[in-house]
Amino acid sequence: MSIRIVLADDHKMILAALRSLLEKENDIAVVGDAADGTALLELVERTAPDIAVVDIGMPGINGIEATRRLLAARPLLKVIALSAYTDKRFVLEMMEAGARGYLVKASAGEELPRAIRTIAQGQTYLSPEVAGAVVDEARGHGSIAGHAPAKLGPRERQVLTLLADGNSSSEIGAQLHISVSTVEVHRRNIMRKLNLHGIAELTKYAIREGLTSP
Amino acid sequence: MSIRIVLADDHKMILAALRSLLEKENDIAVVGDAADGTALLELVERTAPDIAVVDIGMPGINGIEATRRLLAARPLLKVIALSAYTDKRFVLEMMEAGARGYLVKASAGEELPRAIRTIAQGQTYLSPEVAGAVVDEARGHGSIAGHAPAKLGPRERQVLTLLADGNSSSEIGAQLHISVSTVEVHRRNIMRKLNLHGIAELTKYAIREGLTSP
DNA sequence: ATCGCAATACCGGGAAACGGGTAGTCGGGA
DNA sequence: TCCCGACTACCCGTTTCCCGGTATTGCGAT
Repeated sequence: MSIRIVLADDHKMILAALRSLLEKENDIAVVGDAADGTALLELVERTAPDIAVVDIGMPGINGIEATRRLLAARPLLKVIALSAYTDKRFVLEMMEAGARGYLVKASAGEELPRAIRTIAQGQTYLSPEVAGAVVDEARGHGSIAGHAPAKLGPRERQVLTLLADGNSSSEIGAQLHISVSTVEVHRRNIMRKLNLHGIAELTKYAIREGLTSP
Repeated sequence: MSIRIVLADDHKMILAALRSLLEKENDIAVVGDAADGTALLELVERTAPDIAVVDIGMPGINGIEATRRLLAARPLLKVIALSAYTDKRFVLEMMEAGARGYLVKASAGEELPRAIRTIAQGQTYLSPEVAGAVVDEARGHGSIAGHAPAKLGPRERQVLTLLADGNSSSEIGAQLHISVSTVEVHRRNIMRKLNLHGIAELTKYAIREGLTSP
C-alpha cells in the first residue's frame, strides 16, 4: 500500500514541481496540496493522509502554527517540515510543535522521498544541515541564539567593527586611544582565531555576525 | 526540435522538482542545472542552451548579476527570472539586466512551460503579478527608488567580485589572465567612480550590489 | 599562589595597496 | 571621421597590511 501524503507551500509552482517529483515514486501518492495554512487544515481533515509535508514560510497561518493545530486534531498524522532556512530557532520551534522531520530545500531532491519513507516507518528524519542543532538541544546544551559564540574578546570585536567600516589600523588606534601596534596585534589575533585572511574576509565575517551593516 | 534549457536555483530540491516538472513536457529538454551563479556561468558556456531559468535569490553571484554576465557573454541566450518576490526593484533590475521574462513562484506550475515556449519564440512573458511594474516603467513613469545602476563596466564588476571574495590583485590577474597593473587600474577606477576607499568599503559595496555574499 | 589569557606595546621585513602619472588598442557613437 | 570610453599595461613613491617574533600588566580562575 502506498504512502498517502499532502503538500503545503505558498508557492504554487513549487507545489506543482514537488508533486511531479513525488509522482515518480510509485510507493508515494500525493492526495492533495494547499497554498496556505487554512487550506491545509481543511485538506487534512478531508483526505486523512499519512504524512503532511509543510513549508514553514506560509502567509497567514504559518507552517509551525499549522503543525501545532494539525497535530492537536490528528495526533497520528506525521508532519515533515520543509524550509529554505537552517536557522536554529525555526528548526527547534518546528520540532517542538511536533514535526517528525526537517528538510532544508538546499538538500538533494532524492532526500524528500527518502525522508517520507523513513518517517512513514515511524522514525525521524533531519537534514544533516540542521541535525546538529536538534542534537545539541536534546543534550540540554540549549543555547538557542548561538552557533559559535564569543570566540572574540570585546576589544577584538570593537577593532573588527571599525576595520569593517573601512578604517585603517592607525585610524582605529586613534579612535580607541591605543597604539597602532596594539590594533595590529588585535587584527592578527582575530585572523588567526577565525582563520580569515585579509580585510575582505574580515569585513564579510563582521557583516555575517552583525557587527556592521553592508 | 525541443527547446534546450538550464535551471539555476540555490535549493537543490527545488531544482530537482522543477526538472521533474519540465520533463513531462516533451518539447522541452533540461540539459543541466546549477546551484549558484558561478556554476551557472560555467554550465551555460558548456551546454549552450536556448534558455536559462534563473532564480534571483542565489548566494554568491546573484541572479541579476549572473544574468548580466550571461548576456554579456552570449547575447542570444534568453533568460527567464524566477523569484519568490514581486518587489518592483527586483523585477526592474532583472529586466534591465536583459531578462526576457519574470515568473513569480506563486504562479501556477503550468505557467513555467508556457513562459518557456513563449520566450523561445522571441516574445516576452511576465507573471501578471509583476506586469504592472514593468508597464509603468516603460511609460516613463520611472520612479524606481533607483540609485545609480550600471556605473561600472563588466570587467570592473568582475574584478570587484573577486576582490570582495578576498583575492589579492595578483590572484585576480592570474584568474582573469591579465596583468597585475591592469587589475590595479580597474580597482582604482572603481574606487574613484564610486568614491570608495579601501577593501572594506569595496567589499560592502559588492555585497549590497549582490556581486557576492557576506 | 599560580596559571591563563586578554590587552597593551614594540621591532623588522616582505608584500600588498594606494594614488599619481603616461600610453596603446579597439569599438561604437557624435 | 574623430573622439570617447573601456580595457589593456607600465612607472614611481608612500602607506598600509601581514606575519614572525618578544614583553609587560592585570584580572579572574584554579
